[in-house]
Amino acid sequence: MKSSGQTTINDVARIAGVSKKTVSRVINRSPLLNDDTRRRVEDVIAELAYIPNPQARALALRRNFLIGLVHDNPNAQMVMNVQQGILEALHGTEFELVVRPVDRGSATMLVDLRHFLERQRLFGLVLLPPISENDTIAKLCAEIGCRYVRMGSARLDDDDHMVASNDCEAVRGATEYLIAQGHRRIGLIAGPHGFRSARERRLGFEQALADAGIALPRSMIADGTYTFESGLTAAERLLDLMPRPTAIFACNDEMAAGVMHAARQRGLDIPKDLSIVGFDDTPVAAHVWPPLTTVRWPIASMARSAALKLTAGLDGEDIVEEPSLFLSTLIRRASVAAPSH
Amino acid sequence: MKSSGQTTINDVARIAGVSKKTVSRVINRSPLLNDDTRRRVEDVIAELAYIPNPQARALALRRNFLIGLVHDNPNAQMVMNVQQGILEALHGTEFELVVRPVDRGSATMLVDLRHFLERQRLFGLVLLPPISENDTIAKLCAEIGCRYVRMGSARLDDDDHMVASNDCEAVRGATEYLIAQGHRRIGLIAGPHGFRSARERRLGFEQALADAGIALPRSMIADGTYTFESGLTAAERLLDLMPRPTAIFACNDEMAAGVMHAARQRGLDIPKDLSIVGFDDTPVAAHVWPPLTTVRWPIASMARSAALKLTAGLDGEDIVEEPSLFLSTLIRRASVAAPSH
DNA sequence: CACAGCGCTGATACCGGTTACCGAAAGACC
DNA sequence: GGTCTTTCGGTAACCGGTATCAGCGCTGTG
Repeated sequence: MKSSGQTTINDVARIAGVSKKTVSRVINRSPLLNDDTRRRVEDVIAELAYIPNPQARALALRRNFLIGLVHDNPNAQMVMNVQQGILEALHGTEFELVVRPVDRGSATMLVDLRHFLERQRLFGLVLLPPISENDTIAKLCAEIGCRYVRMGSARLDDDDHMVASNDCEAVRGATEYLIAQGHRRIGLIAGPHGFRSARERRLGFEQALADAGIALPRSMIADGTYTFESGLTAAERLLDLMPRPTAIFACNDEMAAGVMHAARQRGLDIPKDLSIVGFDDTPVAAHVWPPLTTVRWPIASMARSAALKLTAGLDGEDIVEEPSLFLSTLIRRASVAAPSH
Repeated sequence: MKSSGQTTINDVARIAGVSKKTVSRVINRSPLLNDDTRRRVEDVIAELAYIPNPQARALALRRNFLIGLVHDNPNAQMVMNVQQGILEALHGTEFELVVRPVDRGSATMLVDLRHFLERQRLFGLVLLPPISENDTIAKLCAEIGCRYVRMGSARLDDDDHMVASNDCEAVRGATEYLIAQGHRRIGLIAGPHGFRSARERRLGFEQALADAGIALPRSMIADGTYTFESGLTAAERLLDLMPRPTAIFACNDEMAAGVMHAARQRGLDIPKDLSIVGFDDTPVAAHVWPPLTTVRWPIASMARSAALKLTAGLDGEDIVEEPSLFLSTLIRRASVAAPSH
């Protein structure tokens, strides 16, 4: 009778000689079901290559099988890494990924996001920094009943709702490495105000210098915005200092690349005249010259774990606790050397 | 009665004193509708801030309001640019973007994609190169009844189903620029076999040399795979030649960055000893030292146009024909100079 | 005046699942 | 062996929209 190409739950029920409900029970792994019946239905499902219609399920369950990625991140590489991590976790499941960039500056951002969530009834959300640091959004999710996991540079929420890295410690380690190389005048290019990652990284830097008993004049800290251009501008200011720093820690790789540009423009040799360390270990770090010493931020793993947290406890019974804390490691390349004077 | 927070079409119908169907007509802009009725219903809709449930619509229409981005592209920046372009076009509409990376190498790729399309009943698909060059996928979309637009480096389909750039001409122009600077020994780092973009770009390069009457020995062409490392390896081979080329055209920026690395490693000065041109104008092009002369590929605009083509003729009557052809332009930076000998 | 034609509206079935509720059969207990 | 409970399966309603088609009032015409 049915001319539409799709096989429905009715087809399966008819052929297996049971009711829709029983098929539905099989699909949803209801425990109160005779094993023979279950097997028989499963055979028919396999034979017909039946796949439940996601739209119908979404309507009946009042919830679809979409995971949303909400971000306001300007860094393409980072967003892609996150997407890759999420998709890796979602691979082979019935979930799909929908991307939702938002504009943090916009006054209607929260309202828009609420509309989005209410309409789409997403299964869950992955929140990328810096927007993930906004507590209001987390509350909104909780209120609407949408699962969420926040990614960040430090603990933001309880373990079920966040994955984080240890930026502070990682930067402290990287700075200690510079100090061990003999550097004493080390400049910092900080991240933008209001970014948790910027705060954590700066804190780690300051701690390392304090622990080593090195004074840190305010002039050795320049503000950046995580962009190449801001790194370049900030570096120009630091390199104008007399005496100028022998090393600069930039709070991300983009800005570190900007530092390299600035150094080049005034004829400084890297690493002889200036050592540089970045953060993130994006491809650009390996591709600039000389290759950049940087802190590897395991963002893809974090994203994968975030997605697994969201979808945990659905497929089967084996609820494996996903890690919530990830360690960043220092990648030593050629942009650091002992100071020449 | 209804305790669930959502306002439904029934609420609107009841308050406006009309039937569900009439409300549905208003929503779907049915032309055979009395203006008074329409206005009355519209007022109620506005008052209740009613938004039709996308899941229910998807079920009834057998089609949802999701645009899929199918890609197998390793270049993060490019994928992000495309996403940005699509999202720009989708902003303010009811459409959402779902991302679907595929593995061209996988034997089950086509089957997986078919399942994906049949299940999700996407409204439309944007196909990114190189997967967009696969005719089988286009046929699959047509067969299933899913709209699609293919992005490419040359015409791939009829205007309704593709947007393309003019890579061949763009590379010819860039090569002519090198020739005009005085270069006669120009190396090419080609893209991977089977990529249309690689073929077009190589063709443009060859045409320019032929037009200028410059012989092109096979040894001046090295194969690459669009990655930094492949560019580095290929450049090493070209720079071993005696006499070595005074300029190298790399078929994308990543490989051009690899060329820079290779040149640096053997102490060559850029651009004095070696001029380099890339393709794409990704951020890396502006951030390497010296800044890279490259061809700007308007990929975000293409993606935006692709998404508009997909969703055209829905919202209103004003069907604006979206352009199908986009021009790439040469961006002159500091990586090119006249040959020093 | 009867009836066809047109423009607009609504009752009802339907999309393909899930769930509330109920009936039937099997096992436990007296 | 009969009744109570437990387990299983089925019927019908429902999720929130859309499509079909009949019906309504009004006009034009023979």
